[in-house]
Amino acid sequence: MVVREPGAEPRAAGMKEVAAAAGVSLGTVSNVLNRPGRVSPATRARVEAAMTELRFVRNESARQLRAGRSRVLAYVMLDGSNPFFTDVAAGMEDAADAAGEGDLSLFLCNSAHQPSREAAYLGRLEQQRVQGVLITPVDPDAPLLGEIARRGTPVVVVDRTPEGTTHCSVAVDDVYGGEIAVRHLVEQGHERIAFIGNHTSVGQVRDRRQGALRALAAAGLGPDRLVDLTTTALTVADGRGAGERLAGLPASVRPTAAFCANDLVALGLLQTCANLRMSVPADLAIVGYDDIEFAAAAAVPLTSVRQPRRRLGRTAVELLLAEASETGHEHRKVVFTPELVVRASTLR
Amino acid sequence: MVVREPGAEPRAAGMKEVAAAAGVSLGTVSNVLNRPGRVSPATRARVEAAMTELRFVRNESARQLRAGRSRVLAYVMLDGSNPFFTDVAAGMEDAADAAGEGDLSLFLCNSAHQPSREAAYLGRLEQQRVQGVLITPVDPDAPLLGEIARRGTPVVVVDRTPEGTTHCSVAVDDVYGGEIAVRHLVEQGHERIAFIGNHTSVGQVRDRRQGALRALAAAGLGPDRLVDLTTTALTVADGRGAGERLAGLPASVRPTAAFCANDLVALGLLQTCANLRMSVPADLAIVGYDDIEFAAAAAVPLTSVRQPRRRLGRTAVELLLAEASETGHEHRKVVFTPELVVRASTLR
DNA sequence: CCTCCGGATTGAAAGGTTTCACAAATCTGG
DNA sequence: CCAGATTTGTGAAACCTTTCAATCCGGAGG
Repeated sequence: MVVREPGAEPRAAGMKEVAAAAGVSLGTVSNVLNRPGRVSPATRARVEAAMTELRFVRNESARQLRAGRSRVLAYVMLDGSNPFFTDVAAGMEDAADAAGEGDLSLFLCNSAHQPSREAAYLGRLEQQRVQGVLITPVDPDAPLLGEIARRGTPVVVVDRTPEGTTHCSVAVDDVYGGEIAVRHLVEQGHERIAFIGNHTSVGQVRDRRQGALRALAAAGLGPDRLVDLTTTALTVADGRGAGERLAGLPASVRPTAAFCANDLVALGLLQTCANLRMSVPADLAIVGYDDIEFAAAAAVPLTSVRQPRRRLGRTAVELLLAEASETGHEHRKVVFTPELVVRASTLR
Repeated sequence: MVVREPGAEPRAAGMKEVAAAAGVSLGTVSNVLNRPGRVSPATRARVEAAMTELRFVRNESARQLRAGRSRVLAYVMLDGSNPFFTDVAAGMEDAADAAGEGDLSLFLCNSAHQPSREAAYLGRLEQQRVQGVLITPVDPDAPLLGEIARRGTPVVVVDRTPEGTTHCSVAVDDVYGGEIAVRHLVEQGHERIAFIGNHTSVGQVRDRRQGALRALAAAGLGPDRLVDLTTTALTVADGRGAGERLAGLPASVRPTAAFCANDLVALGLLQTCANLRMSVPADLAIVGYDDIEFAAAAAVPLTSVRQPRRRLGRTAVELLLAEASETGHEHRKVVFTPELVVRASTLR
């Protein structure tokens, strides 16, 4: 029976208190926790009783301190409100659950595109001596990542392919993705195609655009057939804006199809079309990128380039754990191939 | 100059090594870190030089062990892929950044509706001695939460209002939300209204439905005017399914408006309407709930009940930090009032 | 009866930081 | 030049767990 003094704070019980209560030594309590087989059933029962009695909660800090590393993985995501990244994170959770045998946690950190926040999170994670860091960085070639890796915390870059060779990475072939998107549009008979995105900044988007050009070339169409509508970011609002600009073009030069750098932009574009009574796909065919859930759920379901999101996450965790356990680790760069999901927005 | 032996692992340097390199005692290094004012500029510079030289990284486990508590907050979210929760999380980040003076981290954990995962995360967080736990629980009245709070880890329940009084909570008045949604529909002349959601399970949804009934009553309309279309969950697919069932009803009993328990369901419904060439709002007016970004971005922008999502998150963190610092803490239950955002989906 | 063996248990060290009482050095003003 | 105050710096204890060599015990074999 627990007797609690009226005024006394019920101070958190440690293994020492448990040992005292059970009438055993500290080492035995530790054995019950870590090597139950080494302890006779009788004493084990006694110790376990004492633990529940005293509401014992293991102190992870002390464990870690002794062990040197924590049993935590972290994913520093670029944008927590973009469904693409939350799906990647879901894949990571699956892999962590599967691999960790129940003692591996995945924590999510949202940098929200802010380099300062990203740096702050990375610093704290390093201080926590996490098992490893998964990250979709604001800038994949920032030196910070390399430094962390060099200091001994494994880093896996997700959905970007960095230049250096200080860490593993998992990404998707964006040039190919752009290519299949535009090839599809060309096959549907389109010969003037808008490209909507901020391709001047993000490497990603540049690749997709390059793939688009390649598809045009393969069909014997020149690069002038790609009409650039440049946005500042890749949000729904950017898509709306681009749609208005597109609608404002004279019919003689107006594209009959649009390839959007991601689905958010495509959804914005779709909305503008609905407002302006432009029919999709009759007046304008639209292809998005990422195939987020809302792409299929749109009023006119969107054709989109699907990336293996959960697979991306799973693989990233596997690479990370491999790096953390292997002794002579060889950094790998895994590249997945996206696939086109054709829906109503391009099918006449 | 760093001399690195060819084969030697550059073992992580601790404060001890830094102290040795700078020719000072351990205590001084600690002072440089924690009370720079107590150290003369000259020695401080020497110590700092040694730190960068040796690539010193503070060991958070050891700090925590000494301090008793970590400087980490965690939000255990119910569904990482629902934009509503990611927005709540964004509000939490803002508050944590503002309050923490740079040394407070917010980690996100996604229980994905799985009680087992939720329990696992809670256990680990408690072991980590986090500053506090923010949680949108699968079951707000599960005993686990109370136990954790009783053992000394502050808990704030977000977007649910639990029965007990062992912790603070932040929520939104769902009855009122349902009421304004349906009042609006009634004002638009609708007299038979569908309610789409899984109201048998989630308290939340039950409240919204009750608000709907209240609005009907206030307009002199009986509860039979609310047509229940029950779903299993609150996903886009559920909305699509409900839409088909609704369209299948004979015109004599078919509602002219639908109040959806969340925006995902509303988007699914909207999509079915588009497929079946039902005009929104002429054939069917739709009100959603949550006002996620995609609600405004839909082909027919959705009227929706907006919850102060970021505010919810900010307040939750503030309550948590208050509880963690105050001595005699009084648990509070904060309830926000939602507001109706009227858009095209209900305006004829 | 003694020795040896294996299983069960113990005790102490280690891990890196913070804190705090204390010592040393420097300064203030008389 | 001294008493006292102030500024710097020190050393050891404490935080809680894990690990590992050492000890203890009962029993088997001789």
